Amino acid sequence: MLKETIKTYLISAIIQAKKEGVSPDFDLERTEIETKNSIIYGDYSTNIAFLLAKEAKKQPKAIGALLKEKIEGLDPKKDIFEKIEIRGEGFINFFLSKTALFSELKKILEEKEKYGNLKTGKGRSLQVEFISANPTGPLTVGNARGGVFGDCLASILEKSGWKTEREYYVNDCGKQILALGNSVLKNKEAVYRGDYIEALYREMKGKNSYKAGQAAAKKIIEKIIKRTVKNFGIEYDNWFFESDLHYSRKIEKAIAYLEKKNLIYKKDGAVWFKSKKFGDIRDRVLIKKDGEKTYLAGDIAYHRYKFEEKKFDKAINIWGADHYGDIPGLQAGVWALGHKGKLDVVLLQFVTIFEKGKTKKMSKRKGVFKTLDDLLESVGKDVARFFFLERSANAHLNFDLDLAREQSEKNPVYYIQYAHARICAILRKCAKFQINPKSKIQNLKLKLLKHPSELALIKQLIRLPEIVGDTARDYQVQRVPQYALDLAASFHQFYRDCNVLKEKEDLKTARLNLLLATKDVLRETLRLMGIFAPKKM
RNA sequence: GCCCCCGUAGCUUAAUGGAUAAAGUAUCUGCCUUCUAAGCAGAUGAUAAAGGUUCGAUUCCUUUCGGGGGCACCA
Repeated sequence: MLKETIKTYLISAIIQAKKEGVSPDFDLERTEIETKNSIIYGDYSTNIAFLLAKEAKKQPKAIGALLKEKIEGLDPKKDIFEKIEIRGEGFINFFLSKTALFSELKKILEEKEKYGNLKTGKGRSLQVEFISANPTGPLTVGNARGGVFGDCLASILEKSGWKTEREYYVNDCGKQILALGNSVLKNKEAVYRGDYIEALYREMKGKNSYKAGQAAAKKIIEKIIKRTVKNFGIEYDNWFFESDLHYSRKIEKAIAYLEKKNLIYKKDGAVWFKSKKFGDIRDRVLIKKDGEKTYLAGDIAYHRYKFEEKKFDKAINIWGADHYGDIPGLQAGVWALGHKGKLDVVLLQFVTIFEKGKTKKMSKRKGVFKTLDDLLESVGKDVARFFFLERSANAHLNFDLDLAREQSEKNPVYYIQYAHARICAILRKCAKFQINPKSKIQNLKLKLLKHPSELALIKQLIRLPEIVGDTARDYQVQRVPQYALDLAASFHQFYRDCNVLKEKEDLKTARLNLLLATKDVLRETLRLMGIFAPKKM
């Protein structure tokens, strides 16, 4: 709304400037409107006066004053802002009015867990593909990072109005499957080790290596990976097997399509894709000299399936940083198929395992890895999820399992869960004293909520839509746990300052409703992260 | 050699180019006869180094140092 107001004013200012012969080459997208929790700087603030200063050849302060006047003059805005202030060299700070806060609080009470649902997705369909670890062994602590990231991002996008599917791509073809086959047959070329290999050995005896590998992969997915994923709180809509691409001849069809578009050539006995035409640094092989298709050929066919058969409007792949080199080839393929811009790839930097002060390289081949099962067993789903979610995708992660175990009792996730449990405890007392916390929303006397801690709490609650919107746009999921911590802190402060049950009827009811709203927003935030909201702790 | 990510408090991490750099943890100090002290309040403590752009740089650019990843007819 603020942006619209400024834009309207800007347009007239630009027209005016042009008349005066000034070239107002200004980009509104650069405008910052940010939220502040500070009492001094207001609830929202904008830097636009600084950005306009040059074009307008005026001091930022003067521009700020002008804008302030314009915005205050706009009729519907009067109720929303209690005051607008110019501070510093020209920041414009907006203070929300109580009327605005209470009307938003009512909205939360009406919409409950649907509060914060957005329509930015416009019902379009989207797929998030994540983990997709090779089916050659149990999931590792490293895989866990992609797991929560993808799951949480999918939930956020769903809440912002996208029809969202979660998918796991099972690479049950290629060299690693042969290696797995050799391993479960325990022949000379065995590479993978571990107890699970021993268990599979008994079942796979007598098969040929590749068949044994594929059968073992299927077993590992069904018996090991699916169970771990479920314990981690992830529910996939689809498990897509790479071998299906081969059986259904999707790869040949995709290559034939590219050939028809004259994007294929032969060189050195191999079949190449002219990916350089689509922003790649070099062309890529699709069919090797020996007639086998490359991983990229399969991946292009897989994405063709995503966009043309499943008709997704968008696909997001959550990959490990080691797949950095694969992005240009695949993006070129997606572009060549006519789906430029529909694929986003998020790279997650590596998780390194620390033990006794030393970094350990994880390797399924050597049987050296910490499994996600170990982690779940020692710290539990909620702590593990929160631990990974707090970090941004770009940040490397040093993971010390012993430390995680030791710190699990001090994990900030409990701080958030505790806030929820505390609210539930008060609501339980209501039942005991036969108080009905629910009241007709129209009858609520929200005006009685005027303690700074009450207002601060409401201001946190109404951030949820913005958190969802921002995260759906930039995929920075660590914003969600950060918000949850802020929200819990505001609640705990409210709890310190404002007793609920001892107050007189009207204030008690108003505060109980503030609690109901807080409970719903907290629950919903926890749900987005896939973390349990306990009634008791 | 080229490309990508990172370097923030003792430790693990936040922070659209904005104002006093934010949390947890660790250390120290207060607060339970009152709805759950897994809480609240306070103290200590940080942008790897050097230049540049900008009214303003943790953020953008260059260089140096340090850590991780990638540069396949492997997946």
